[in-house]
Amino acid sequence: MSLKVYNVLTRTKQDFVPLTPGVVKMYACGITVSGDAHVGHAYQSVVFDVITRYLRYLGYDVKYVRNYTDVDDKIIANAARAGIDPIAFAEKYMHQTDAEMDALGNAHPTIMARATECIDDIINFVQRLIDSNHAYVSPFGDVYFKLDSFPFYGKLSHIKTDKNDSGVRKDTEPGKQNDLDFALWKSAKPGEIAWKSPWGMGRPGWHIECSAMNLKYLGEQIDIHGGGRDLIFPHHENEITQSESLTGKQFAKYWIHCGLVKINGQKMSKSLGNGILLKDVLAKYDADTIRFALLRNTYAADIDITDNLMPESRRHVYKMYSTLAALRGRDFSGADVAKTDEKIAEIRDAFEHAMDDNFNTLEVIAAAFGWFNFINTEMAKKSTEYDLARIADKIRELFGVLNILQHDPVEYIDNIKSGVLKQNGLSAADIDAYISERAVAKQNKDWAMADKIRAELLAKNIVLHDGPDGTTWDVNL
RNA sequence: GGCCAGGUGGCAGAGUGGUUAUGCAGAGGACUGCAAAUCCUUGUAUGCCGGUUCGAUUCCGACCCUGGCCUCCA
Repeated sequence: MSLKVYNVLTRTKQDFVPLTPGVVKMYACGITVSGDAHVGHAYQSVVFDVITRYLRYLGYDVKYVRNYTDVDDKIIANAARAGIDPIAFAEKYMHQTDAEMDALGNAHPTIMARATECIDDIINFVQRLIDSNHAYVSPFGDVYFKLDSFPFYGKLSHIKTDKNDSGVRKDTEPGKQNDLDFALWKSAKPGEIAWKSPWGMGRPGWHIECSAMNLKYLGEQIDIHGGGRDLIFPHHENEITQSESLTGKQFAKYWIHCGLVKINGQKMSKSLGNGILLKDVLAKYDADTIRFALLRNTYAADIDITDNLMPESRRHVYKMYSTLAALRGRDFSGADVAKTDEKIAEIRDAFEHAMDDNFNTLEVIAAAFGWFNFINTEMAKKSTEYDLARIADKIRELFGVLNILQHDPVEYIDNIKSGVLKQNGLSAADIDAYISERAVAKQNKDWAMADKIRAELLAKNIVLHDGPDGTTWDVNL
């Protein structure tokens, strides 16, 4: 099987065939740094991180460009409110977001582009659109794209502009020749941050920076352009319009959009103010847990972040690591090599089958429940024909594409455990003392006392396991 | 009004023209002093109405309903 990708442009699932064999040029719209990153940004960044990793897993040479839009109306407004220079303001949130993306476990894109570092490219782009009669300068120093000049407007979003009731908002701004025209360059109001241009002091419009950065870093044509679904219109539609007007060539071959984040069933948006900040999630949960939660979903569907999503994900991840940790020190030297190889091949095929189907990480995780169940079952037997350590290594290798389960299992478990202990004011020695005390009670068949000790610890999220070799403890997540 | 997505078992949520999603919760069992963990077994579903078909949850059409976009948004 080969990779199939749902292309929003054609509204079909298509075989993935890059423009140049073996090479993938991908651009995903990053963040306008007007404040703290939220879980929607986290979702989108993880989705495209995993797409990049899987393309590389398949052997493609991937060039992944991601941008920060670091100048726009909201940044200017928020910076003014904070009493900070907008450049410094944007920079602060850019660095903060970089650190959060690292903490989330995202690999660095090949290039992190910044709008303000591409002002010359943007001006050049706009000038070429003016020269080719696709744009015009208003009497007020703004530059607008002339929508009439591009006959394919709406090819991505299917918005129609020829009907009066099409629903497209028609801003009436002084200087616009047509209400549907959109700004490429905005003239500066007094005191606003601005750059020198042939049309006076001003700054880029919203959509142009992505077109200019694409051209600068990836060229006229790219394989994959991505972003959140909310960007399809008008942002991506306008990008296509600008870029294809300039080059006369198809801009992006595949358009990939991830779903949006809902919070307990309600759409998350800036206007509703119900956003969950990424930094708050990172303060409570580790990257494995967050990625597991986000990837246990098909990327194109909206993801509902319910109150129990993260806790449940943490339990699953913890259980997987527990299985991996339990394999430590086991001897599988007598295992059947051929049988083990067969199992490994089966796991790899299931993984690739799922990922080839439009990056179906949900299916990967569903299959993984079965793989871990298999290991647990075999481990519970007196003896097994399989080299479970090698099978586990393969699972971990495949999960590298999701960047989950990449920590040392024992260290991961210890970290989670010590976190719970700390929260409950306990130490491992305390628990050992309880267990010894309880062992005495058990020996005396003082079940009431034994149960009381067990209940006390459970109240502190410590659960005891009585086994043939004595009592062990674990955290109750 | 325009565009788009979707309606699946108690809940969440996939795939699939005829056969198991998966997870959580539930039931029974092994194990245990009783538990827990782990493992085994297990029940309930495809909005409504037509059509195509030997056969549709899966394709087509109508209807009902929900959600998103059409303002800044990943």
